[in-house]
Amino acid sequence: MKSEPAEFGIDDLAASPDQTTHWDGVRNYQARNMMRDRMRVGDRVFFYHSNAEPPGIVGIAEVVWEAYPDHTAFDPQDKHHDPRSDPAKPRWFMVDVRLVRKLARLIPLSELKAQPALAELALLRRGNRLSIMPVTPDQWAAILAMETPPA
DNA sequence: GCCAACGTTGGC
DNA sequence: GCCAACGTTGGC
Repeated sequence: MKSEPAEFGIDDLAASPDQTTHWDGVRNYQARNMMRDRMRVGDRVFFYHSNAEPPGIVGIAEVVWEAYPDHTAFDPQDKHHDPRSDPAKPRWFMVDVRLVRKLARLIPLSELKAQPALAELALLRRGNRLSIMPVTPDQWAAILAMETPPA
């Protein structure tokens, strides 16, 4: 899951009550479907800092509540207001995620790109702009192995 | 700040 | 259903 640290970074998650947040504001159908159809309680996710210097993976979080309507879509005052989302038939959903831990270091995008085991990582697909993407178990392990940099 | 990539919108 | 225009994302 990507987030801009200037908006909501890993330290904001760490400072949240119960170190938990609603992943609100997703207004992309593929990302929505990922949350609604694929994410289940107990699933783990990498927390990625986009639009950051450097961009990269900074932590691990866990799904603690499955998809439910994103109420920010109903709020005319909200930045992500979407009048097409009807409370009786919500268009947008969110999940709750809780911090598991910050990584020992930020794993930069540049290193992810250089890792052969991650050649198929959705995050690295050309022109990718999705804010939520799947990670396979093998990819997960390969990324975690990068947490400790080579001596 | 630039700009490639790509999703969405809306006229037809 | 097509597709041009437009807006957004996000690395650089």
